[in-house]
Amino acid sequence: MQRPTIADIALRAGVSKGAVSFALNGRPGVSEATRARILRVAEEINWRPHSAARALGGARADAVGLVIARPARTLGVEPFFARLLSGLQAEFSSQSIALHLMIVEDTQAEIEIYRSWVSERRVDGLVLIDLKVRDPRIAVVEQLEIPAVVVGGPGRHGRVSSVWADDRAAMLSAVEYLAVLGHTRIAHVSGLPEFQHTQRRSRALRDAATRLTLPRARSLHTDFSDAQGAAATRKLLAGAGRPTAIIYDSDLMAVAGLGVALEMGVAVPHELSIVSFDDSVLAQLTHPSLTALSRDTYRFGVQAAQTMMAVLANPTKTKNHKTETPRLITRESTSPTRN
Amino acid sequence: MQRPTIADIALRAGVSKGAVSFALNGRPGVSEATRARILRVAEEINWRPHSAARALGGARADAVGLVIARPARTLGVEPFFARLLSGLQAEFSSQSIALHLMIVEDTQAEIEIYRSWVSERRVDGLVLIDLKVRDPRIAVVEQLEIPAVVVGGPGRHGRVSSVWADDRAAMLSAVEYLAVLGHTRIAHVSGLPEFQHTQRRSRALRDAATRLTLPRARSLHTDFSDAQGAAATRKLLAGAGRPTAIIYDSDLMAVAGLGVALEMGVAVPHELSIVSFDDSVLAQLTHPSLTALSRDTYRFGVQAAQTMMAVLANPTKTKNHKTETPRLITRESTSPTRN
DNA sequence: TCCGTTCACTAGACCGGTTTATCATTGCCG
DNA sequence: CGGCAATGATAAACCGGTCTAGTGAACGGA
Repeated sequence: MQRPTIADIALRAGVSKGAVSFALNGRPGVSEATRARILRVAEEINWRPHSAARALGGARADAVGLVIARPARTLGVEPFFARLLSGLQAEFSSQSIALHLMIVEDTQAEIEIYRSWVSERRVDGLVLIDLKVRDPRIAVVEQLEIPAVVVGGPGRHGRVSSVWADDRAAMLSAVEYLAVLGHTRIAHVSGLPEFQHTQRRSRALRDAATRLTLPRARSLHTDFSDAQGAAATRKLLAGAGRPTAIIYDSDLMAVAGLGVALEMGVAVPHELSIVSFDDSVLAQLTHPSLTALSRDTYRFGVQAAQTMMAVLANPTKTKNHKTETPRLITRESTSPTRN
Repeated sequence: MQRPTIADIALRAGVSKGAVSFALNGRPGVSEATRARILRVAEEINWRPHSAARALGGARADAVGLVIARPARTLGVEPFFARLLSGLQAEFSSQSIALHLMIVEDTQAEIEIYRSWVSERRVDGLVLIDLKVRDPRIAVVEQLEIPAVVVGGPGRHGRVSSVWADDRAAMLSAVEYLAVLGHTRIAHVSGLPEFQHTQRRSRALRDAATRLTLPRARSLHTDFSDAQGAAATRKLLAGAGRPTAIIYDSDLMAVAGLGVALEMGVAVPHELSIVSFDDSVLAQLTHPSLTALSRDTYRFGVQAAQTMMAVLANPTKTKNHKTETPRLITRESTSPTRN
């Protein structure tokens, strides 16, 4: 038989469509007795709402959108996304909210997707990641007037809510730790320079270097890939006055860098200390295991989802949720300098 | 201003709603001149279709559903999912199909989600992963009459299409390789026994053991976590007549197992050879690097997506796409036995 | 007793498209 | 020139819900 509609329920229960709608949505306007009867009939004929019909009336889509503008191939490699995604989705699941996911080439395409999803009412909100320095998405999201959460602030994101960790404090703690161990030549293999978090970390390193008078502190930009992480390491270790410590912006690059060091005969940690700005099994399973700035990325995703749901509940209120600052976990890849 | 509708276009172009609909959908019923005029107006006022309204009329949702019934936390750790997901999505993106994603607790909840997504017309098709031995989802999907693709067959999945790799042949190649190196005591740290691919691999090992007369070949089941992988390894290495080679069903477990071996003072590869049934940077970056059965999981995802689209185009035809058999990549973690 | 309120419920418009039935023109053919 | 088909366009129904205005009855207070 055809899919049952509320009209069928109304017919069987002997009431009007409106009454059925009220009853099914737990709104006032029907007596408890009638409500119970309607629910029973709905159950009997196995009725389910037609989301499209609901959406036409302006109701929720019960989905949140996430667009990732990075090469698809790199995503499977980078543990960060997968963990963030599972955290996000785990929390959304508890409210039966699905994640509408799409991977695109660039920010322009991403914006196009936002426009169409919003105008087609496919999603109730958007999660933005990889905030850039002058990010064009912010204006678009504000103009579209859709609830949104930026993962990774704080920065210029106007009235849009955000969830962020204190990258600066984390970087400072890593640099100070290395300085205490006697390191003065500290390098930083960072991510894409257009990302705000990359900039914050690089700036924190510069500031710390000035304060602690570390002469050769510098950041080398990469695209986050293990290949470029390895290349940057090779360049650093081949040059004169090579660093005695390197901080990597991702554990994947740190592991790649470790491989290069071993290959070049540079002993870790005795000749080179390595710190990863991201922690995962990857960092724990290498030998030597990697000292890392650790945070619970899964939990970060959960908090992003919670913020999203708060914004959905009250779209006018901007929330800026600061999560725990990544803590330095010392493992085998760092040690005092030898002088 | 309000979102423009086809009524607005009709007004401006001086035609009826119906004519606009015909023009926008490239159907006959309007002259070329009128069509051009309508398209121009639509462009001018930046009109976009309202998917909900379309769906109400029975049109496509332009989304494919994927439900994962595993603990959310483990997903971020396991590289396989992330790579599969990016392959899937990369291919779907090319047709502007979004992925509707949800993580749930168990198969029962997964089935509930299928029912609601289908009846709410949220998705055009479903991708099923982790096929179980007598998988209840198959019957549900057939009953719902929704296009579906099973990732990882072949097995009992009725008329539902599938994309699969020859696990059996892959396992045989690994065992034969180890046998040629002189190994006779080969263990297998496998995944959950209810999964069809786990069973196929275990059975292949048994068959090979019989044919090659390897006495102590056996499979230990785990839940795919690094913790259980490590525990299984510890158990294997602590016992008397310990294996000289272990095959792990995932690279994560292989890396964990490698850690345990090093910790227990068992030299790899001289005292113990390790083979991973899955390859990723993880396997390449350890020291020693891991011999692995390698396949392009990203590509696997792409092929799954292609199959899905083929099924969407022609739902009556079942497709069973066999992908490349995982090839053994020998690295540093395997060597001949010492006698 | 009468009026104002509240309550339970109904009828019907509405959301933004698609589709069908219908109609007016025009062109062609015998 | 009459008849028929093809073409281009329209009006209105329809999809399955939500939501608002309105109705009738019961109830309470002055």
